Amino acid sequence: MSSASPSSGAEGPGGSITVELPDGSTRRVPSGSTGADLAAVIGRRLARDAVAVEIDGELADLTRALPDGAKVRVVVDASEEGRAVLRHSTAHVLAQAVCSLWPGAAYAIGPPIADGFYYDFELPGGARFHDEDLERIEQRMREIVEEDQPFVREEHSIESGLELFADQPFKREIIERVATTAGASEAGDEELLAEAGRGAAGRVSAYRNSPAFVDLCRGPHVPSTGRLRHFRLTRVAGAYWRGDEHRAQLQRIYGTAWESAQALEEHLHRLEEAERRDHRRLGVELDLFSFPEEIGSGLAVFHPKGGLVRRIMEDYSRRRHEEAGYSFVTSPHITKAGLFETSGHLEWYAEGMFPPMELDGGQRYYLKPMNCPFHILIYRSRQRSYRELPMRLFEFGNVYRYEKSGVVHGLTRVRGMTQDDAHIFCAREQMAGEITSLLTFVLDLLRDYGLSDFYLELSTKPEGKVVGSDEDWEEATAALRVAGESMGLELVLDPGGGAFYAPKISVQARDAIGRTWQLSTIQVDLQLPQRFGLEYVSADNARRRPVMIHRALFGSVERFFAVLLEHYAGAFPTWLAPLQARVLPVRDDHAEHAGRLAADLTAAGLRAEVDPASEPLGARIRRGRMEKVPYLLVLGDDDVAAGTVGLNVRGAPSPERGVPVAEAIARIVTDAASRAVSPATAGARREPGQ
RNA sequence: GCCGGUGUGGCGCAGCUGGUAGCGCAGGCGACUUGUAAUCGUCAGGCCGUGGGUUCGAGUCCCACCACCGGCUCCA
Repeated sequence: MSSASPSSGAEGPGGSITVELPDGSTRRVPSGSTGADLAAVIGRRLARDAVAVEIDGELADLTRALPDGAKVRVVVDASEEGRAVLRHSTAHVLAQAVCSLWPGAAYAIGPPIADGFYYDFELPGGARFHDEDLERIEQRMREIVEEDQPFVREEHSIESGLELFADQPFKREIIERVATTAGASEAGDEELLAEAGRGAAGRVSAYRNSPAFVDLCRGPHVPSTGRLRHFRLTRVAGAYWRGDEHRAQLQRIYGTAWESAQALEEHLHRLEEAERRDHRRLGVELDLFSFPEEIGSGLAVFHPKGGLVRRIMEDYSRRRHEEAGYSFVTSPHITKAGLFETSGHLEWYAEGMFPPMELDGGQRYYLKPMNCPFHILIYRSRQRSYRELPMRLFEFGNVYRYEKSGVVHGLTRVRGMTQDDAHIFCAREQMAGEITSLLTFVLDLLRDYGLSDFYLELSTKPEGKVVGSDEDWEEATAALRVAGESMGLELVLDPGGGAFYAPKISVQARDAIGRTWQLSTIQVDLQLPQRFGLEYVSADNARRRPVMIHRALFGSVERFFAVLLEHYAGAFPTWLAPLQARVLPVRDDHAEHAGRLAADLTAAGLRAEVDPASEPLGARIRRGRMEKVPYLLVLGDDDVAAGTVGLNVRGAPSPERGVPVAEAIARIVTDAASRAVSPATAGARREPGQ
């Protein structure tokens, strides 16, 4: 910030300064020139689109005087940085509007976020926002925009800042935080401090855009509220102050803001697109699964079509695991409390477990939230030799977790689910190699399900309550890091994100519209083998402790099902599609041929059926398309005569007429066997990414 | 768990300030016999999420609970 202090560069009237532009060229401008002045010199269009300026790597207001010799870049509204400025400024206007409508409201923080912004408030007398309020607030915001109020930056000492915000407890708390963390900020405080407008040491900055409203803020902001036109308030929500559920719950308003009406429109359209591929909606439309209220929150039933897709997913996984040296085991859904006491789960996660049932004179039984202790008992059922390692135990295990009522979400967050869970017991010296081959296996298999865009995340030792020595954590984390780095994928760090007993590496996948999902996780666990006293007899006849690797590939079958459903927008690739081909006889008297064709398709190993001619062909074609059947085979007079079929490939713009029956069957068989994502799903993946 | 919203036939929705439920799709039946995104007719289907309350009268108002949606917190 020092190089950008307002005094430098002001050489007095008549002088001039030189600044360097991003392309390396230099410009001579009168001293005292601002970012806005510079943009105007460069071009009218740039001047119009400019929202901020970067001076020597620091974002600043357009109104700031440029220092001599600075590297300067003008930030335009249609860039991600520019939008963040627009959104941040719009958040201020939101706060201003709320304060004028609810005198005495306390405003907390209001940062830009992906695609928008929010602002947190505490309303006087414990009042709450309601949906209808959004309209009023937005109306007031538009008035403020019409008034085109300038955003004026001010800097304050800590003392004067505290005085300025004397009646704003959250602002005071932020300023006090700035004062006490001078210099080095703690992890997690970044957002807060960014809001704080921490300026030069011991100072804070604020922006005033009318006599009535000033907000503590680092900036930069657009020059005036008139720049903020294309925004919309979207929803109200509760949010805890500083993200801590033990602190006050504030009232949050979310909004979105863009550089143009068109960009706003496109954003709203993207939201609609995401809604169209929402797995909960597709689950109903395609008759795949449901959540009967009679069963309970977060507990799904899979209908025949969904059950079929699921079974195909599982079968393929099972086969691949068998080929990769896994042994299949099963374990019960409930167990005596002692097992989870030994494992430590009751100590750590009791709140997330269903409460126990008391049987046999006070014996407590729990529904299992994890499979690992069971697999451990299988390992421990007899003495193990080093010759048996690595021992890979796999189970599609049903687990039950008591998720809090507000977090249950479709198939992605449920209370009962099936994990494709495996535990690998190996010698310590086998650990690194095992993890590497495991990661390769996982990525290969995920690719077979049609996902292809991955990155890895390494979650390290959490703060606070953990078990195990530092050396153990270090070794396990290093093994994961080495394996992760060898995959040729981006590896991002998630500091403190591990479980209490183990670090983990997770595979994140981007879907067809660019959203990321955490899928597979691999955890190296040195703790449970110890808690359960696991051993094996080594080659030199010593008793050694094995390492345990936890891993789930889908995570949960239900969740992975949902991810694929959304990724494909319901148009499963042929190998996964519940119905692969449907035969449509043009008239009733083609029924016999149609029946034979369907039988041939079935004999070729395909899932096929006939849709009889009780309705016009157009209606049946339409239904087939809406059901996203990969192949629709039309059979009429011409086809009966020539031994052909009219082939409608899902996603293709027009049908192919006169395809020989044998060729049609062969093509479908090939498509299904290849587990190809195209051609039959091509039409489902044309949406632009985000 | 917390904040806001929603809950009407299988699905999507309408039902104004309280007067006793309606539409489209889907479904059954009948006719139509169809060459590429909705043939016509007809019939049936509703404890208006659940339980209390106010009222002469509640889908409409009040309370509690349940479920779902959007967030927050959490996610072994």
